[in-house]
Amino acid sequence: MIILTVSSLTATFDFMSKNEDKPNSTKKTYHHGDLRQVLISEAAKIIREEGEDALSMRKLATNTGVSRTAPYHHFGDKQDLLCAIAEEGFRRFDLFFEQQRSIGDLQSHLQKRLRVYVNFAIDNPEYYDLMFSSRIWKSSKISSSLKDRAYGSFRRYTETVTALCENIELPLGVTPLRISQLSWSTFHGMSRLVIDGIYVDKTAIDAMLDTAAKLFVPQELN
Amino acid sequence: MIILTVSSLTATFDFMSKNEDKPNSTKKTYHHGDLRQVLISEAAKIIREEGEDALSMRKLATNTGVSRTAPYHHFGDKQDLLCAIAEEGFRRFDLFFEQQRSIGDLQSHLQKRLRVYVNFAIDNPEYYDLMFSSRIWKSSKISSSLKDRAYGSFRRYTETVTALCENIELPLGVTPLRISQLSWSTFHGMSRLVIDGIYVDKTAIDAMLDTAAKLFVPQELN
DNA sequence: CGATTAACTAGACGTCGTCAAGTTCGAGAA
DNA sequence: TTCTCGAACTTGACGACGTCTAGTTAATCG
Repeated sequence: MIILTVSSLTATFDFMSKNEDKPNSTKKTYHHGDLRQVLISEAAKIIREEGEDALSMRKLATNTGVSRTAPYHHFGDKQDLLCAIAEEGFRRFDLFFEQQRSIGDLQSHLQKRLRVYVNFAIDNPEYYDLMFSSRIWKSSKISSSLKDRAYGSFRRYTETVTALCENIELPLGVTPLRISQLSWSTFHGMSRLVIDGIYVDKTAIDAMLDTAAKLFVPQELN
Repeated sequence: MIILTVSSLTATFDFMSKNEDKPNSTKKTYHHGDLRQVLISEAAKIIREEGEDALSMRKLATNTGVSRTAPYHHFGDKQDLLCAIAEEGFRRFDLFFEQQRSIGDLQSHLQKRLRVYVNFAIDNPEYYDLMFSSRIWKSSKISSSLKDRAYGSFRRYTETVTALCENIELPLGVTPLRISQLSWSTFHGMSRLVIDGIYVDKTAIDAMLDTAAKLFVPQELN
């Protein structure tokens, strides 16, 4: 990360080109231009490379090349920043699944879904961790946009499972909603155990996922 | 927590009463007597009442009635303290399960185990959170005694599941070890979703647990 | 061109983890 | 008993942290 000093020169630097269509993107001046987005991705980068504890507002600002308190004009406080990162995580999460729509029966759907879910968590731990962080969800200051997005993700999953369950007979007392909640718990549990460093043998993950798909679906469908 | 001042009186205090059989409980002297244990339980209390972020070495020391740096004579650093709390958590966890040994087939065992596990997490979030905290497991400074204890807990669970699976036919490619890992993941996922504040409707927990027990066990055994 | 105002900076405060150097005191050796 | 030693504890200090307040800069719009 290069720290540019704010000089009084009028030299034209082109950095931070978020919009590809703009030919000459924003210049480094007193006003940054797109600081909010840069802060979010820089923060995610720090977490990925050095761990969540290593993320401080001061270091984030320094790495981004602005003053200590500049981030406070885009995020009310650190908690607010973390919410924004989590929301970005859900955005990527949704995108990830949309790209990988699977077709087929419940078992093959679950199997595929399991792999995709756990892979997302393993490949994006810096986002996944915050998306389901108690620091965020137990706080009263959680942003409503994050809540909406998170609930939306779960609702869409429930709808998919419900559709898949439509033509099969479920055991007594078992509903599509329960299957959704339960399977999500399993996804989440495996993901957390892996990214938190408790299950370290990643080669076993695939076998666990296959076992899950086999056990979750009533036998007569096999 | 009462803070007693150190006086120069020569009164004979009986402290160092780790054993319950001593009638007069501890008194405050220059040497505390059982500071390590007191610190662990006081730290757990702070986490339970105010959250993990609220636990600081300084506040812990003040609440316990000792100076800022006294805890550093019992724990190398804060991380070391957290490991000790987590270890105490596993101790309680093991005790909790020993008291509730269930008999019966795999399904009824799983059902019971699920309830007991999730209840432990819900009733002891301040311990559960640290027992499976990335702050601990991703650190290189994790104590070996904690590792031993945690691995022991999982190994015992695997042995129980293996014994229960002995007389039943598992689907192709499914082993008792995989069932152990998978069901533990499910326990863990549900527990985390609840104690992290993501699943807030605790009334649904029981229904989810029953669904889990039904789905995890091959149908022909019902 | 001048005024408004969003974006940014510098200074300060209290809290944190933790190191270094000093103090207290129980217990074993003489 | 007295001496001494070491474990338990204290005070002081340092740098990093989150974030508040008050000021500065410059993009924009009349």
